[in-house]
Amino acid sequence: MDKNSWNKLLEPDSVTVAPTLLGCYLVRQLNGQRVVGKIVETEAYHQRDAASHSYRGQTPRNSVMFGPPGFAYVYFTYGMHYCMNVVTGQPGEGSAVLIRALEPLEGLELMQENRGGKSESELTNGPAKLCQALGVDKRLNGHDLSAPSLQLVLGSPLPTSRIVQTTRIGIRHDTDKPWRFYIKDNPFVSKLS
DNA sequence: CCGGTGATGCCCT
DNA sequence: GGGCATCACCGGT
Repeated sequence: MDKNSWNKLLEPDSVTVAPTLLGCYLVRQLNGQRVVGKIVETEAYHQRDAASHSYRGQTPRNSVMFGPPGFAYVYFTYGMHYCMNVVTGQPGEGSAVLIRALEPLEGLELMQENRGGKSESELTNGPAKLCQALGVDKRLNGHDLSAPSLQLVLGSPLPTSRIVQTTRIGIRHDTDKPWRFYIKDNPFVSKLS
């Protein structure tokens, strides 16, 4: 995928981009092995959104969110977990899409090792779980997602009929905004609803 | 299966 | 010092 079509895909606002990332792939090179998952659940965050890290403006922690699209915003939370976003929108906007769940496709053994021997269904069905499975931590904050060590790869677009749109999970503010998207009936979505 | 809760570090006020 | 875009474990059903 060339850089121009890449930017085309990610430059709209995060609410538009979030459902289009469903069915795309995250490809990770880890210890010489390929680890691949299909994105099955996303959430959009942006600057006029009280639940977003970017809501109160740019800080050292969230600065990657305000940069160009196509980079990884990886943050640390609850003293022990990492979560990853795909930055969207124009530079200066402060918007991103949180990757909440993957369907494991390749490198399941390594994912299982990284996840302390959990069963297949528990490897990547949550935003911090998938980061642990893929070995994603703060070193990948600001990483260019067209570069091989962690790559976002376009998939076939999903028909609207296979996408479910609901409110977001695990937030205190703007809980009524329908900015969570997941693939209907996919068993690797983080929480049933 | 379900809800409650403790773990644990860092950023921002 | 508060609060967190979470998870795993525990006990009761």
